[in-house]
Amino acid sequence: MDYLSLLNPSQAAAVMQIDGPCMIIAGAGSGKTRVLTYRIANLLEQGVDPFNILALTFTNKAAKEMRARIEKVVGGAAAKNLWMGTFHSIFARILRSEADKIGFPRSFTIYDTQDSKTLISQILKELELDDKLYKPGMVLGRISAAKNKLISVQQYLNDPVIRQDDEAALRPKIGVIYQQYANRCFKAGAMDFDDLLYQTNVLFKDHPDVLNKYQNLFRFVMVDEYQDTNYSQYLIARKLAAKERNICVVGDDAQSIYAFRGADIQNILNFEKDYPELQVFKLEQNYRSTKTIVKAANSVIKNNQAQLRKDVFSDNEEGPLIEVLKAASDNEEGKLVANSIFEDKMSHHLSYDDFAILYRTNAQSRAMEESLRKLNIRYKIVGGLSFYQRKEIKDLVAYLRLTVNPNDEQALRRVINYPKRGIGDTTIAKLINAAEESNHTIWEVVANADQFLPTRTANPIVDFAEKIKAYTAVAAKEDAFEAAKFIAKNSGMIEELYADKSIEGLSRYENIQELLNGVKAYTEDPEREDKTLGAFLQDIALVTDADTKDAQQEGEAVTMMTIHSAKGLEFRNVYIVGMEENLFPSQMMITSRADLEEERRLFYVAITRAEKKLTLSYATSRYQWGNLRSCEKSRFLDEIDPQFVDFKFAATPSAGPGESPFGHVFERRSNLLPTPARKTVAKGYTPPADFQPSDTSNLQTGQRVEHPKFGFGHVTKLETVSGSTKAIIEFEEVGEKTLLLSFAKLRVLG
DNA sequence: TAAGAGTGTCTTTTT
DNA sequence: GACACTCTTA
Repeated sequence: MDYLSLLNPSQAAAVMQIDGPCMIIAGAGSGKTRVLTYRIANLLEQGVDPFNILALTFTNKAAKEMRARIEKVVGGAAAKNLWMGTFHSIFARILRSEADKIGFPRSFTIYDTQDSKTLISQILKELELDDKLYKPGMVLGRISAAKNKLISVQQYLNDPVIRQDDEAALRPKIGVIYQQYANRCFKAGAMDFDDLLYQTNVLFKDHPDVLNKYQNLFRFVMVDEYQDTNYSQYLIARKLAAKERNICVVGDDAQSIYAFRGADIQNILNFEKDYPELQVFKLEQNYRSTKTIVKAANSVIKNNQAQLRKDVFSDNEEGPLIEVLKAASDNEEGKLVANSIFEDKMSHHLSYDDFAILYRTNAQSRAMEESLRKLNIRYKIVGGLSFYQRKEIKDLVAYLRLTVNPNDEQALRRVINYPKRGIGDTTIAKLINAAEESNHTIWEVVANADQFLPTRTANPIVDFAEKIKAYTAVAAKEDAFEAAKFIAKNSGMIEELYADKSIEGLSRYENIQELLNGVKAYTEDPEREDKTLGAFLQDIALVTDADTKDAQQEGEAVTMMTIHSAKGLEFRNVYIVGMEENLFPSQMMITSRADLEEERRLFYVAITRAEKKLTLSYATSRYQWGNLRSCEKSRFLDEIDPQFVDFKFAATPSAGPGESPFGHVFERRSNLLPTPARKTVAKGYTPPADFQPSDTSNLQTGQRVEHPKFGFGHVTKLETVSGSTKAIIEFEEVGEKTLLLSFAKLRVLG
């Protein structure tokens, strides 16, 4: 392939480099993905077997995208066989096949953050520690930081510096909690996110033969977003590449935004030390953005002290100035942004897909959503509450987890009394006690409850254990879908949710269906080798909403997300909202220089997402914790070289008819309606102000109706079950919905 | 033991 | 203003 005609000289040089270590410093928008794609294509063209290439990305989405692009260049078969994924998913896969070597079951559970926090709370209670002083989130953060630096429990307990730190912070027991936590995870056959990396390091350290095997397998190692790797990840990459030394890392120190998670810029400097023969390539030409945007971004990042040599430039047009909008309230900010999007779309004939709204915190999406909905602008939210974090989903998943790994303590606690079977807190406390005293796992006590408890209390527990054993037997024979279907039915969950005829109940029921559909799709995927329940669970533990979203997206829509999740993406027009002190930069990040610089890099990332036009906005007052607070504009606004900025001010501080200056008095969400499912695209339908529900007792099939949230539609079916009538309505915008007439507010139109 | 009311904490970002 | 957790009562 003629790479020189496809790439600029420095890009081509990076692509053609094959042997030995290399580092690509890639400025924002400099065609990094392009280079990585062609670099892999070139390796394949040179005869390297795809199985021998390991490419580690930061998100599943990035991996998927790159695989798709490589597929276009070299064809499907080769692309499919590449080892490509996040650190977490690749090494979870490897740990699964090597689990026995480090004493974990093959079907180990992956605890999510919630599981971890709950476990810490439980430990605090058992150790009789004050959970105000030892906040679970903070304790988990400390444990996580230790693991990411590969500090074992023993090292933690013995290290005088750490002890002094913890004592100075008046939290001397963190080491003990860490010890308990690690213990409990091990007994439960569970790993948290950090363990996936930590235990990989343990595996490679204690089993040189295993390390050797993977060193021979992964002859070429690539790491994307290298500036965001932590020590634990750095070491894994280094160990794997130790033999062949064919390692290529790609990164941009200016875009390092995950220090809070242990990412360490030091890794870039370490890299130069580890490989003196290192070749460095710099990609400095930005192909994405206008000159204005690139220069403005440079003027911001220049305020950071800690940064590497780099000079990003653009040959694109100058482009329009950066607009700054000032609003009186968060609601008005939403309105200004929505109006601006609407006008821009019309005057430039754009698609809503061209627009993105970025914010610092997920909570900010609310005000934006409302304004967009009022203008009928469709939008999608990336991230936020994940499908897998919903209660009903977690419940069913807990059953599945327990089936695959009965020692999974968090799953056990979640469903041992759900649906209700008369096992209360007192009984559970007794079980835990018994487990502790007899040195058994909780499951072992549960499975033999009659030996530990009087018959009357033991009976429901024994029944429960029998159920789980039966599920395990089914899961051993059947594929994930058959097993999950059986469990959902037999556990009584389906029945319980079906009996709940409220609207929320219906939506929970539908969510379970959707999960089962997901399992089905998983099992029917012809390329999937391992179709067991265990494999499925491992898969979903590492998938976030952001990864699955795009596929089911139909129709154009404005994208909304946090700046963190916008990393790596680009949009024609970008709005960065909430440019206020204590919000961006965040209140918790303004105390130290290093933290503030991370915030500034985050701002840099946000700015450089924009191709043509960038708009910044701030509000002088904002609702926080339910009450109004006044805000100052962000210091970052003043850091942009003023020649690139056009300050626009809100015309009037107030708003439309019937609205108070600070909004918010109306527009309260009916609590009958479930919060809009973040999984799907929320449609912009606004009910007219005069909406009045009609009497629906004589509703007929075929009639046209209006719903305050779903818009217009017609009744396709009516059915009455045990006294309550359900209407199946085909809505024009949102498709088919099943509504209970006793709850649904419908206006009959004809 | 279950259900309901009341209270306090919280929001930084993600695998 | 949301949610998890605690307290109260049947």
